[in-house]
Amino acid sequence: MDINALREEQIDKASQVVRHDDMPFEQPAFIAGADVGFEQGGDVTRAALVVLAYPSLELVEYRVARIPTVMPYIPGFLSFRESPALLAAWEMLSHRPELLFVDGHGVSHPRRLGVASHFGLLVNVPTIGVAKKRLCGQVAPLAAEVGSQQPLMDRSEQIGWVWRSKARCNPLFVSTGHRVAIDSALLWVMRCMRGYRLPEPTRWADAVASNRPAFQRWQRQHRL
DNA sequence: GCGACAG
DNA sequence: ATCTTGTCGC
Repeated sequence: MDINALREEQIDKASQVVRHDDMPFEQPAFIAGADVGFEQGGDVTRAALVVLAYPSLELVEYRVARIPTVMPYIPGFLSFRESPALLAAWEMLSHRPELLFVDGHGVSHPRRLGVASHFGLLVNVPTIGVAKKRLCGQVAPLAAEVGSQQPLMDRSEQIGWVWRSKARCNPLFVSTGHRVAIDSALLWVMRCMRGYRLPEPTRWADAVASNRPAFQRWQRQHRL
C-alpha cells in the first residue's frame, strides 16, 4: 500500500465532496447509521448498518458484513480501511436511506476526506460524520452546559462543530460528510437525539455491531 | 526533532 | 478498534 498514492487520491476525491445541502427530500423517511469493528485480532473487518424510520427513530433494519481486513489503521487513512466492509453492508440493505450517519469524521480531516465524506462520495448518499475524538483543527474551550457548541477550526476555515450532546459527557465532533451543509449536519444530529450522548443512528449501529443487550431485546421482540 | 494522531 | 473489573455518580 502506497500512502502517498492514497494521499493523492484523497486530495482528488475531496474536491468532489459536496458541502452544501443536496438532500432530495423534505423530510427523510429513513436515516441510517454505520459502525465498523474488528474481529479475529483485526484480521476480519465487521461493518454494521442500521436503518431507522424518521422521525420515530425506530429501528427497522440492520445488516452486518464481514470481510478480510484490507489495511492497517493509519490516522488520516481510516476510510481506506473501513469502506470495503461498509460497502458490502450497504449492498445488503433493502431500504434506501436518504441520509447516513457515519462513525468518524467527514471533512474535519487533514485533507478534507474523512470516512464519512469518502463513503458518501462512494455511494452518492448524503452523509454526516459523527466522531468522538478530534482528528485535526482547534476548538475554543467548551462550556460545561448541555448543548454548548464551538466551531472546529482548521487553516482559517470551519470544518465542523464540537457539540456537548449530554451533560458531563465528552462532546461530539460533527461535520459534513457529503451533500449536507455543516450547520445542517449539526441540526440533523440534534433531531436524532434521544437522551444519550450519541444520536440514535450511531448508537444503534454500535449496539448491533457489538451485540449489546438493547439490540438483543429488539431482536427478541421482532423476530421470535 | 517533537508532539498529535478518527476507528 | 480491542483486551477487560470494579467503581464513582446521577
